[in-house]
Amino acid sequence: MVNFQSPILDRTFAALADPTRRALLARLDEQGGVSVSDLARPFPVSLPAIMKHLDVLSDAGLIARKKTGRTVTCQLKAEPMEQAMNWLAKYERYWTEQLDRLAAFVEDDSWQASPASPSSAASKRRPKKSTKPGPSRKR
Amino acid sequence: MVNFQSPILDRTFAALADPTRRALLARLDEQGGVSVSDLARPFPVSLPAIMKHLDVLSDAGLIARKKTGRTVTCQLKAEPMEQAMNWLAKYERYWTEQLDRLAAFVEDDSWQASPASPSSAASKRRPKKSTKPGPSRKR
DNA sequence: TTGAAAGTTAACCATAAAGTTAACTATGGA
DNA sequence: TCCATAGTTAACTTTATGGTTAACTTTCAA
Repeated sequence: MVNFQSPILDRTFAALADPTRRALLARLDEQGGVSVSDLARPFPVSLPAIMKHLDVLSDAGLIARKKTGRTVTCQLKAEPMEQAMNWLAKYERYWTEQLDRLAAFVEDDSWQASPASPSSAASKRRPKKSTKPGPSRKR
Repeated sequence: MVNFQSPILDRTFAALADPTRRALLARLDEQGGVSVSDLARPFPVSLPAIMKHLDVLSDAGLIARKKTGRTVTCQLKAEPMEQAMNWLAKYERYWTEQLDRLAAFVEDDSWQASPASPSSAASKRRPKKSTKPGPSRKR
């Protein structure tokens, strides 16, 4: 039994897995306090469909709604993304480190395609845990 | 019509939304080249269930499998996470920037809970797009 | 050569997700 | 007061997800 439970991550990643929801968040990023109808307008789906997406985003803590009169405006709440980002950051070295060096350890044989070099030597070593975090994200 | 399509992001986030799959990836991170059975052993679900999770991870390009004899070893392929991370990074300022300053613009009134600082001043300005990416992720 | 081990596939089930249409509540302005 | 606007809720359909058990193929080793 492992129990790697983290409902926050579950919900955050699940919420972000839908392109419509990501687009809704992007819209709220560039323009805060948008009404539900305005938010829904660009999409080729019905208002209730958008409502459900907003519910998912609310449940994930990614937006907050405020009712003023009869209009409801939505507000981006990006904080839950931090955990998601931190989770991903643990894997950052896989694409930031020079892949040639990394490949020497990790790919001790032909992974995926190209069935060349069946070296099989020194299979127990692992790359030495990324000496520096090296945050070289390029856009 | 907006069409914010990105099947890669869709599949990556969807794959990461399940705790079992995240645990599988974590395992492959700390120990490369694990067999399917070994990978499945710690979990309280059947082997076919794990197979399906591995299929999802494969489809997302997050693992590669290699068959040697009758055993299949799995290899973490974290590269698709880079796009996910980059997507999230666009929102980083929401939790890295001093929230008090941010709050002055964004929360022009009581959003969600904590109805503190109802400054309401200068409600149209928005934080000036994060002068530097400032990758001060902690953890 | 025969049988256990490793993995895969198929068929099935229950629930969740994503969408629809239709009906409803509430608000604000003419 | 009346009605259009803004949003919500309900009921339903379809498809995807996550799980099961059972049967099957391939490989290794006694």
